[in-house]
Amino acid sequence: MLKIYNTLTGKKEPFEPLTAGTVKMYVCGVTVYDECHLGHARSALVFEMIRRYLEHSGLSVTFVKNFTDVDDKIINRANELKIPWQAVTARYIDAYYRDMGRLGIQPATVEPKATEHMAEIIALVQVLIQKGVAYQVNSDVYFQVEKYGAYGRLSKRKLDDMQAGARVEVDECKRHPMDFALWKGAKPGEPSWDSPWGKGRPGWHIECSAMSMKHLGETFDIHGGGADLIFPHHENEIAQSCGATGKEFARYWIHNGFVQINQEKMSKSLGNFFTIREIFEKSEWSQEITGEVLRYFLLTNHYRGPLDFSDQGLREAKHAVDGFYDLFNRLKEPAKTEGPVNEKFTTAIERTRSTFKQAMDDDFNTPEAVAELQGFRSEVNKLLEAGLSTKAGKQARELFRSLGSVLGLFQLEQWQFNVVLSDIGVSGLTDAEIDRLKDERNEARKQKNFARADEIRKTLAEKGITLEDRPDGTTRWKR
RNA sequence: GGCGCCGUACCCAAGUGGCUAAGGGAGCAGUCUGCAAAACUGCGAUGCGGCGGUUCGAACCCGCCCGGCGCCUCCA
Repeated sequence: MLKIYNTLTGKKEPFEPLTAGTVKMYVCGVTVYDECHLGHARSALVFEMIRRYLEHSGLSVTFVKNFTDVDDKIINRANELKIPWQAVTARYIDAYYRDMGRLGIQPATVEPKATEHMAEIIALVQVLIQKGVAYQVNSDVYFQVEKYGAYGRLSKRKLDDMQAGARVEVDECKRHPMDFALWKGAKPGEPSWDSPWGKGRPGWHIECSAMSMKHLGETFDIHGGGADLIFPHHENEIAQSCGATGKEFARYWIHNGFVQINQEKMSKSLGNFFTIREIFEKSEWSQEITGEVLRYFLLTNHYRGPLDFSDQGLREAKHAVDGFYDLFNRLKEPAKTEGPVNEKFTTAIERTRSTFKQAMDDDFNTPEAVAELQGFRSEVNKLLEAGLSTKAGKQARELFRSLGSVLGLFQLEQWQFNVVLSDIGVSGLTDAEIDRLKDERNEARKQKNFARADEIRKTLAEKGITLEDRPDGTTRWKR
């Protein structure tokens, strides 16, 4: 039984979808005005993992993830770059797909854009006005928070408490300082759409209500995003949506923790962020490997906790993933013994399958799930030592592939281990040069000229290259 | 001021009431190897920030304290 920590109740709850066998989930994507950083990657990865696991569990998932493509920051960026705002959003949507593609993150079922849902947004605002929970001031429309009695139930705040410490600028037009804009009248030159209140654009929160309801219905199963969206964004979404429909909005709210640098939140304002692009471009590993290492690194932390990013952490993740692919390579080598799959092995397969599921069922505990795969890796290595048949080896690889697919790991056929930088990496040697030395050494070994063989090993070792002689007579190298 | 999160070995990180506190990395010793690497074996917290309390029993529940962080303003 899958349990999910629900921000709304503050508890882990058994997950029961509204309609058995199907899950409808909505996740707040990004505002496309700049490159994505690691924090965006984490969020995207976490919700993709959740989606993958739900599907792996046999559920049919409709996954909606939006792009916010009209917003103050976009307008500012366009002015800064002196290009049309549509060019800004187009550029960063492309960048988004490029970066997420590198991480192996699959697109959602539906990826709606705010600008393509103006009719729905306007209709929703109209309903809110009709119901008396929103009011118009000049060409702006505000949601009146006091009309929604349960306001604050997600973020566990009281309206009164917020007023006390509110640093919100006093806006004479608003009936309550916490009232928020549903529709903003346009100033000259700003992007705008026709509406009953004049030309303008939607407020930030309303688009998610409109788009989720359109694609998933008024009540759906899961709504997610980064922990920083709990307030005000998600709180306001609830107020608007429930205010309009009188029904429950999302049933389970899931929020991921922040990526930190030296124990501090990674954010634009602190200037301590790494973009996904620069991580890939600076990486000494190939794109595929960097992607998998990054996934491994991010998923060995629980999604709700904070995660400290560091080069050391990344290197350790690389080493750990290497260990898995080392095993996969061993599994390809001729088996020591053939014969029926032994009982120990069958037990290990079954235990891994069931404990992996247990871990994932417990609020998507990926660190524990990965630990289980580590345990299985070690076990297969031991069995291999004792003699494991080719058939069993294939089964093991298949299990890694199938459970790994939930995390987006272990899908590669060929793990290079080595640097595949555009040129030659830190070693100062090209792949071809290393291969030539490797061959020369093997020739020397055949002739029992171990002095020469060791000399070559030493030369390469000084350049950070490790040679590994395999039982089948071949030699592998790693940087 | 309000609300909330975190603190487990040298490092990363599970465990949230009951067998000897997962797993990985690093380290040390050994097996294997022409030498290595990989793999395997062994070693490592009598204690889970501190102090009290509840309980037959707590890293896990409660209280207080210390340390770090986040949200309340755009933010994944």
